[in-house]
Amino acid sequence: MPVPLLSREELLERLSRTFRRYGYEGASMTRIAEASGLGKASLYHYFPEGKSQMARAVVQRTIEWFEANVFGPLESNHPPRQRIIAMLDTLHRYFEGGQLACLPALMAMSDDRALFPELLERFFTRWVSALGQTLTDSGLARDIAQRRAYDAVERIYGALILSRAFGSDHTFLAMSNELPDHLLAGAGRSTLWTTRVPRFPSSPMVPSRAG
Amino acid sequence: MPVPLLSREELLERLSRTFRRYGYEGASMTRIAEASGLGKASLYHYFPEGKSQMARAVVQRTIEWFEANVFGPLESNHPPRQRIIAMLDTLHRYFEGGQLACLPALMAMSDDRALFPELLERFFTRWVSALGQTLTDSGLARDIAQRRAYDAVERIYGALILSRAFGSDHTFLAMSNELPDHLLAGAGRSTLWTTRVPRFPSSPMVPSRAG
DNA sequence: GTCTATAATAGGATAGAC
DNA sequence: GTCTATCCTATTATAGAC
Repeated sequence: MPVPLLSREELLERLSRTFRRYGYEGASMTRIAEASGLGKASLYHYFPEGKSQMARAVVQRTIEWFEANVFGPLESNHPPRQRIIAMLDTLHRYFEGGQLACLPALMAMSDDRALFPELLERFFTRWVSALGQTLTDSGLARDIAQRRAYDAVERIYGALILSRAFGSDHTFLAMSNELPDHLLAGAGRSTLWTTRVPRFPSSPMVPSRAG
Repeated sequence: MPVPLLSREELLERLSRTFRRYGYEGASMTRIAEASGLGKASLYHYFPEGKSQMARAVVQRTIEWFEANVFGPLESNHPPRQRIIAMLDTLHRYFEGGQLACLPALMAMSDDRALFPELLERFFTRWVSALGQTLTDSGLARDIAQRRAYDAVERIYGALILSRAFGSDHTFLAMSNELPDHLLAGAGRSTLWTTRVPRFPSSPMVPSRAG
């Protein structure tokens, strides 16, 4: 009786956690099988092309998850400061206080970035774009907003690295406390964001599930 | 005639580049042997404990290299702004415009951080401390200086990740252009740094060799 | 100090039963 | 859809000649 032990969602979630812990090379089929609870052969049923296909699916799912839980909310019609704080809160949970990285960033740091360069680029480009929207909504000039959006993503990943090196989320939290003021410094009391038509009718400010 | 083909320095340099490209797991003995020009067995002559010993040596050497070329100069008696610019310039060359990461940061992003946690912590702690010295020398209060030092290291690594994801050092350079002003904002025209006794008699502002 | 050869293990991937 | 068993390659590591 061929009945799936896991939903595709649950399988991807477990694959994601394994890749995020060990990186692409470090995530062996044995580890993946153990973490997923499936045999190696079963994994090839879902991903005939093997490990690279699994990693690609995880990265794609990461983009989708961020779209729903980070990028979308950044473009909502909530007050800009609230959107930024929600992003940082969501990320803190996504990173599980520094216990887990994110696969696109992990891959970007090694030659593994050559596996799906277009996905990595899309992920970070989209993030900067969405955050840039938040900041222009706050009344900042477009070029300043864009520069600060890069700034923010840089600090988020740098803080993740430091938090992991120090074995504590203290650095990440300190960055989170500082960032909203820094990003919104000099922002006019523009009411643009209150009148702008939201792109996503009702984007959730709180994610359904961190994975 | 047992004559070393490589100096230990040159061997470590090649090991370093290999680990920085592929990460700890991805740097296989075969790749390391090819990159070093030595046979696998010869590598075990230098590192009887194998790969983990090689990685440890590379991380230790990274700390020493940064001490001489980054941390030391940050504590020199040059003007603070000049020290910061020199650091960013040195890093741009060390990262080879984004082509190579640094092993401590790479390891910090995965569970590999558990291999030598004390070395990773020391590396980043030392960096924040040295840069904090630069900023207190500029006249900033100690707590502000420390917070901005974290800020700087965060942005440097975040910019490295973005640069690598985008396949261009543009993001790193944009960050480099912005950082000095940001770090020194509000710094008094204190002359502390001109009168302070230098800890390192004549720290080089330009590194001897990036590796 | 370096090499070739090789052992022992772990890696990714597949066949075929159920 | 999942499994056990297996294949083949690549991996880490070692032995022993020079």
